[in-house]
Amino acid sequence: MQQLTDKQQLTLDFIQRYIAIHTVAPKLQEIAEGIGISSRGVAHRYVQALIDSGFITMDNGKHRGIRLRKPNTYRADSILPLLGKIAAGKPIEAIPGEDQIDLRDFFGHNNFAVRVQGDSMIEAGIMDGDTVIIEFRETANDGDIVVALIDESETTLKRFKRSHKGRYIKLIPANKDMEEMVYEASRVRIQGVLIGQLRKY
Amino acid sequence: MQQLTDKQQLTLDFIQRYIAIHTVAPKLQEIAEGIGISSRGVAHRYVQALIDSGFITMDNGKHRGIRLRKPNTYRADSILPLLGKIAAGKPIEAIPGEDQIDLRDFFGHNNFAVRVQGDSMIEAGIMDGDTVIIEFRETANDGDIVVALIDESETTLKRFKRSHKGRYIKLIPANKDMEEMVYEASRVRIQGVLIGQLRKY
DNA sequence: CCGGATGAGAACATTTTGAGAACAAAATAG
DNA sequence: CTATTTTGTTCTCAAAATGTTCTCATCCGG
Repeated sequence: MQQLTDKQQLTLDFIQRYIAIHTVAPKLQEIAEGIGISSRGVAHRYVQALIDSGFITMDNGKHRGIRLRKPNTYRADSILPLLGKIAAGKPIEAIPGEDQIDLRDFFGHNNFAVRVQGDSMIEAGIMDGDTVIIEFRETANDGDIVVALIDESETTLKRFKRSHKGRYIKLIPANKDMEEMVYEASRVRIQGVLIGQLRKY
Repeated sequence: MQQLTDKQQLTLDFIQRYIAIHTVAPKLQEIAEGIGISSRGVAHRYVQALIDSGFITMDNGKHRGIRLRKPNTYRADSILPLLGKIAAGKPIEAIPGEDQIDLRDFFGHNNFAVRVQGDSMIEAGIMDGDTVIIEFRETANDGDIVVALIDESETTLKRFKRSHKGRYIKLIPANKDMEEMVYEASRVRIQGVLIGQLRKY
């Protein structure tokens, strides 16, 4: 296997990065833009060189047909540097053994996001307008915060708890001005469980 | 299982989102509109491709007969479907003109993440253990939540406000048990401004 | 000068996508 | 129940997008 030229290396890096982020291969047009040229033909030449060098393979003719032959070592840029912890009275302290945060935990296609309206979970730090990330699941454990569908018509975000040996389900708000609700188990369907929360300013 | 084409992926995303919201599968007409085309026949072709690829199954001929199969190799992307808003007393409502959330907004070159320790911003919904995302900047506007370095030795996360025509700076906690602090402007250096917040459960 | 690496872009082949007609089956109205 | 409407299915025809193969041109080091 011969040495790659600079542009071939750049092309390989781009493809790996693209696949790390999108899990599908880029098309030639995207490769061209990604390495700063405008010709699909030139991009194709680099791709062909990478095939000849054994780094990738290709489903001939298929759109997005490139595949990596080696495991992708590229890290998706869902990663932010984590500088440390901040507390009143001290400079930012580094956190031992942890120097970045990976948001990929939030993804996966079993997850979806929902905008929260209202203050029913305010004491859990979930405010009106926040976005919560939900893993689609039909079951939950006591104490989980869940998206629950009641009587197939009302949806709500509450803390989940069984009672009476599972015959009833409590949905508990985190707001002292609101009261918990109790339903027969058959009236409540879990749509998902809270796994994350985010807010933009 | 072969790779999905762009439109096939879009179709699968739409179906998953639709079922998550409505609890029933969409009809072909709705799929077509959802992915921006007008032909039921074309929508059917995509659905058939998804069946062939093993992502969904179908009760042949039945209206709304599509069912999701176990998700295996779903793509991890920086984009999550945003299903709508959730409020007590109503099903999930779609948000007009907004159907996904892109976390790449958090990944600018000048951004970093910091773990929060303590409860000084609890009334702003920022709790102990949360991770906040900071854009590196040396200036801030009144009302911004900033990371401030005081006397080159203490770092803190507080709401920022000028006073006395800019000669003094107030750093205001969001916790009624704590008091705001006032410093000469020269003693305070802004390290960044809060642009996002996230929490994992 | 030569040769290799690079870039633009034309020309063509193939895949992917879109519209819509025609019919079959299911759902609905009466 | 029958009649009607709606929805699903199967086609054909075409357009658009993408992949492939070229030629031509520039730059640069030896």
